[in-house]
Amino acid sequence: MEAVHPILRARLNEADDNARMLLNLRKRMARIRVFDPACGSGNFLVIAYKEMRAIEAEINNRRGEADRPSEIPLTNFRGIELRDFPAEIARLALIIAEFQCDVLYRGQKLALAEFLPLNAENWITCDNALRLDWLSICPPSGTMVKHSADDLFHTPSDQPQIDFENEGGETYICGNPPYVWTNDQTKEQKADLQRLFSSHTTAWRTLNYVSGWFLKLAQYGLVCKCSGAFVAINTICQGQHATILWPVIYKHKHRIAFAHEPFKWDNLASNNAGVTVVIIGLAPEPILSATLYAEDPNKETIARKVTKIGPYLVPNVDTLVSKNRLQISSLSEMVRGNMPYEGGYLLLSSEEKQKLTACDPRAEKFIKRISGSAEIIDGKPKYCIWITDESLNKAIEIPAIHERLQHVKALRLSNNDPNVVAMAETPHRFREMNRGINSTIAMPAVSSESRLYLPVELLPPNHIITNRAYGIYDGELYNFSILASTLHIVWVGTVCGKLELRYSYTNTLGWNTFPVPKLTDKMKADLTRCAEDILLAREAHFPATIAELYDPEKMPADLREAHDRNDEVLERIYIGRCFRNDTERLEKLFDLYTKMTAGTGSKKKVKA
DNA sequence: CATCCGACAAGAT
DNA sequence: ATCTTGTCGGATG
Repeated sequence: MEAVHPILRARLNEADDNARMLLNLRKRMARIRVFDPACGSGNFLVIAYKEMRAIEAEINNRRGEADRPSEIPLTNFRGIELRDFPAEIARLALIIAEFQCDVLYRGQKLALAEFLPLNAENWITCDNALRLDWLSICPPSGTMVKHSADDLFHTPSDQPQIDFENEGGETYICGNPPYVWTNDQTKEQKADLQRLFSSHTTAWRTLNYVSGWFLKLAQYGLVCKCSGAFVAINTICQGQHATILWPVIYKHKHRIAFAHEPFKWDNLASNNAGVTVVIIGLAPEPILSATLYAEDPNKETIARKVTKIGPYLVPNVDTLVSKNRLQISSLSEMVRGNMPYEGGYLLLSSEEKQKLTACDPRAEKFIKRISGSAEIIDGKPKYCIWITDESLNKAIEIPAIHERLQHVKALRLSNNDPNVVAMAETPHRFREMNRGINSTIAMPAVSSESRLYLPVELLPPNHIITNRAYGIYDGELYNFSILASTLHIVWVGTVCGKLELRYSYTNTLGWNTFPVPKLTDKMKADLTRCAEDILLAREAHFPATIAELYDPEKMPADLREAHDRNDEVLERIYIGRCFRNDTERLEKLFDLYTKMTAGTGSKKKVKA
C-alpha cells in the first residue's frame, strides 16, 4: 500500500489530461490486486481501495466520464485474518467502502441500485496466514481460487464470480502482522515458526512471530512476482534478531526494496505505551536501487534513494554483526554486572542501610554501594549486602543479615528455574560476584537515545554494578575513551538491540565486535589522556549527574570540548582525520569489522 | 551458564 | 494525562 499509491498518483500526474494515458492507468488499476495476509478488520484494504477509487474518479472526471461505473473490482482486495470477528468486520468494511465510494463518485441512487447482496461473496479468509498456502488465496494467474475457506461464511456456489480480475496485473501485499516476542509466544505460534524456519536456522526460537510473514512473503515472491511490505516491530532489524532473520530472507532471494526507519507508532491507544515499528518492503533480487524513508524533526516523511538497504536499515551496508563471546579487537574484557535474585533482601536503599547499621554497626563492613543503569546515570545511591564466602561466618553473626539471607534462600527455592533453586544454597552470593579492586569502568545496559555519548562512568573501588550495567574491572583507562566516543555510540546504535529507541548495550554485540585498529603505546597514552580530560571536565561540575551533564541542550562547553578532542584523537587512528558524518563512520567501521573477522568463522556476512 | 528482549512499565512532569 | 527513560527475570542457545 505504501508503495502503490505514490506510484499511481505519480502516473496520474504524468498523464495529466492525456486521454490515452488516463485510460491505460484506469485499465492498470482495474487489474491491481491488494492482498493483506494479516488484515485484522481490513483497515489497510479499505484505505487501499478508497485511494484507488479516488484516483479512478479523477481519471473519469478528466476524461469527461464522471458517471462511469467503477472498474476496480472489490474482489481484488483480499485478506487473511485468524480471528473470526475481525475477519467478518473486514469483509463488511470493504462492502461499505465500495458503497461509500459509489455514493461519493456516482451518487446515492446509482450506489443503491448496484449494492451487492451482503452475503454473496467472501474475500477474507479466516485462517492462520502462516499455515495457509498464500498461492491458494492469491494465485499467480489470477484465474482460480482454490481455497474455499471455512464454514463461517457462505462459500459462493458461483466460483468464477470471486476470481481475481487481474489477468496480467500486479499484486501488492501489505499488512500489519502481530508482533510477539519469544517469551510470549503460544505453543501454536512456536509451531508456526518452527515449520517455517527450522530448516533454515537453528535459532528460530528467538524470532519474533512477525518474522513468519516476511518469510511467507519471500516464499510467495519466488513463485509470483509481486511487491510487498509489512509493518513490524523494530526489533527484527536489530541486535541478535537481525542476524537470525535476514540471512533466511536473503536465502529466498529477496532484498529490502524500501524501508522506513524506526518510529513510534501509538495507534492502539489502549494505554500510553506505544510501540516502535519499522515498515519494510521486500522485492525479488536484483534490487537496482532502494528507498529509505525517515521522519525529519517536523515529522515530515523524507525519502532518500540509496543503492541498497541492509538489515539494520543502514544505506549501502548489508554486513551483519553477530554476537561474539570473544573480542575482535585487543581491548579489555567487559563482563556483565552481578545479578541479584534477591527479592529486596540483598539490595538496600539509603534508609534501609541506615536502619541496618544503626541496629548493628558491624553490618557496615558488609555493605557496599551498587549501581545499575539508573544509578549510574542519575547518581542515585543504592547499596547492597556483599558477603564473600570467606566472611560468611562473620556476617551471619549479625541477626539482621542472617534473617535477610533466610529470605533470599526461601525466595530462590520457590523459583521454577533449577538454576535459581541451586543458588539458594549460597544466599549470601549474587549470581556473579565480580567487582573491581581498583576501579570499574561501567556502562549502563539501557540509556536514553537523546544523548550524544554513551553514559559510561568510572567507579571507585568497592562500587558494585548490577546486571543492568556492564563492567571493565581494573581495566586501562583508554577503554573509557573508546566507550565515550562518537564512533562507539554510532556502532552500538546500529549493531546492538534497542529498547524502543533507547540504546541497549551488550558486551557480546557492542563491545566484543567493535573494530579498533591495532593501538600503539603512544595511541593508548593519548587516548588515556583524553579519557582523563573527560573525567576532569565532569568533575569540574560536581555534583552534576551524568544525566545532567549529558543533557544535549545543556552540555557544558568544557565537557563538549573534551569529547571533541577524544573523538578527534580516536578518529585519526582510523583514517588520519575526523569523519565527516555518521554514514562515513559506519562504512569505515563495517569495512574494518569485515576485514578483522575474515576467516575467523565469527564473521556473518550475508551471501550476495 | 550468560544473556537479549519487551504491541512495555514505572517514575517524572 | 502525557512525556521521559530504563527494571527485571524468563526462555533460550
